[in-house]
Amino acid sequence: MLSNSHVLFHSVHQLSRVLAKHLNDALEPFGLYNAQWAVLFVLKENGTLTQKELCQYLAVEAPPMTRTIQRLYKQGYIEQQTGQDRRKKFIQLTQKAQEEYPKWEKAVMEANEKLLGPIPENTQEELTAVITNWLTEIKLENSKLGGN
Amino acid sequence: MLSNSHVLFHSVHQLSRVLAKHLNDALEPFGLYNAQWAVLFVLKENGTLTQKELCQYLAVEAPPMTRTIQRLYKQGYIEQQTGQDRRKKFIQLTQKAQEEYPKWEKAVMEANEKLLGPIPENTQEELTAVITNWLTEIKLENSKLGGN
DNA sequence: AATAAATAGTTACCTAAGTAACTATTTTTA
DNA sequence: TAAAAATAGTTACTTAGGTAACTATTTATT
Repeated sequence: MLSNSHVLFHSVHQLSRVLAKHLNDALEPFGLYNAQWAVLFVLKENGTLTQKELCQYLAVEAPPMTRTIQRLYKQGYIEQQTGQDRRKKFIQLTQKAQEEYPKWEKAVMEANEKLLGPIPENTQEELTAVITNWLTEIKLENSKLGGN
Repeated sequence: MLSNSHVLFHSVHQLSRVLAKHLNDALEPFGLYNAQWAVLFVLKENGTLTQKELCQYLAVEAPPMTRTIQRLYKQGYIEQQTGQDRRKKFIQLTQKAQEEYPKWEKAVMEANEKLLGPIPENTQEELTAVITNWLTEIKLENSKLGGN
């Protein structure tokens, strides 16, 4: 199968876009987008994090994170504090965000369940395992040469 | 596993970005980006297509396709013809693109093979099957309600 | 202690893809 | 046949994410 890899790569790309679109639809009533939700979710799970740590959790470069943070700040969903090291910004959810969070989570979970409905549980688990494993392999390969 | 779906969705998203980045790196010597490559690939496989058909093959909306087409045109890699129905634009590769194509394909295939290296063949096939099947299910579910 | 190097974050600019509103055609329909 | 509806494509504007070049601060070197 010569062009198999093309199909696989394109499918991954397309799936990513479709999932993002549905997530955005679910978040639309709350004035949120999926990039913002990802940050809110990680902050809810982990409490206070620096911007750098957020980038690492979400595997995103610093510039897009700056923008997402700034938008969440304007919406009043996060607050920033600076500690000993005045380069670092410590970020956490505001009270307002804590209160709204359950509604956001409910909407997202419902959208996710609808999307995952036709996929058997064990298939979901295998899929997650294969993808996360693949990502790990790619990162390994990259660090072998790039040395990032 | 409550937050399992979050992990899966995020992994898909991240994988998509990582693959796109590597593809872009492979295409960089030729002044091409992955969105352009996708169009060139489909045109090579199918000959002449309308812009609408290209959108359907790649599951992309019309506006981004217009932009990609315009860039490929400026680079001299595609030519547009208009037929009976003067709304439609028939698009095909130029001679120049046909000549360059093998080099592009080689670079892309090498990048793909490197990325897929650590993934066993049958795992690749299963992964492709699961993802394309999932996409089909989502499209079905959408057309049930949306009726697009 | 003074300078160099590293780190955290920002700004400017790039590609990618989405929606809404538009133009230009062609097809329906009344 | 004239008006309405549908279709193909474009333009304007939006979010998302990437790189390069920058500022401010902290840590290493010498």
